[in-house]
Amino acid sequence: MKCEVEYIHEDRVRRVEEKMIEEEDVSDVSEIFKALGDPTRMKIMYSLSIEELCVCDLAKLINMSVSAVSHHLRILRNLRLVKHKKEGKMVLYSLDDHHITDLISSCIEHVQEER
Amino acid sequence: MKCEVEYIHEDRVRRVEEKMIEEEDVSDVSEIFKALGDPTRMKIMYSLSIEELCVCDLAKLINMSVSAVSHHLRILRNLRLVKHKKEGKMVLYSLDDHHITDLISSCIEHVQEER
DNA sequence: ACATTATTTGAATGATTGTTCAAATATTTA
DNA sequence: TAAATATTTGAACAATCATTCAAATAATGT
Repeated sequence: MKCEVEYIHEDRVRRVEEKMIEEEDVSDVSEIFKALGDPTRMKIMYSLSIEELCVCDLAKLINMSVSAVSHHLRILRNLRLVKHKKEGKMVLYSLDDHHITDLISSCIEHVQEER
Repeated sequence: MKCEVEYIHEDRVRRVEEKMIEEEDVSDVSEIFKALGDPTRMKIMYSLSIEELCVCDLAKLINMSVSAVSHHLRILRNLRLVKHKKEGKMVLYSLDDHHITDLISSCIEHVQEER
């Protein structure tokens, strides 16, 4: 179905077009949100906002297999949301970015306000 | 595979457990992030942060079928991220929440800093 | 060199998701 | 009432995703 020209708000559309976000930014931003949009990864991020932890710790904390946690950590690592350092045979994970911590905590505040 | 007790950071795990976010909050927060974690919905949200628009406008702006846009709007509406008002046969959409606008713009800033 | 432990990886699975299409609503106008 | 328009809806499809399992790495200790 097609919209008749006279029914569209041409002026508004044009104004939005002028300010429209770049395709690359859309892609980057939504990828970050998508990464945070999974309960398991959200718990991982929240846990790491409190303590530096190894894969084992995280698996125990969120009650999930080490393998599953590791897969999720790879996603977060690829987006540079977490960083890791090797210590013996362990790998210690921590948050790479305080912007993201802020993002998460303001969203938590938001959902708690809504009640 | 199981972690040996002596290798886990028991103290850290306990500390995180004490502060751990509630399951309900995890679910709510990650649902919001998931909603924002799609390029089409991100464009919709960004557009609505500039102007109040009808479904038709949005479809034209982001070059996508009216039906697809409507499906996405339902998701955003269910999470109360957008609100709608009827005007004749048109439905005008706008943002329901300034927290979310802030969330998006700080994430945009973040990805732009990373370059 | 071998066994043990922590983590990563790849393939396989079922589940979820975004888009399309056709049909259904709802509102306005003739 | 009938035609036209804007939007919504449900079913269907391919694509993506989260988790599991088994096997592969990597580091340590014997």
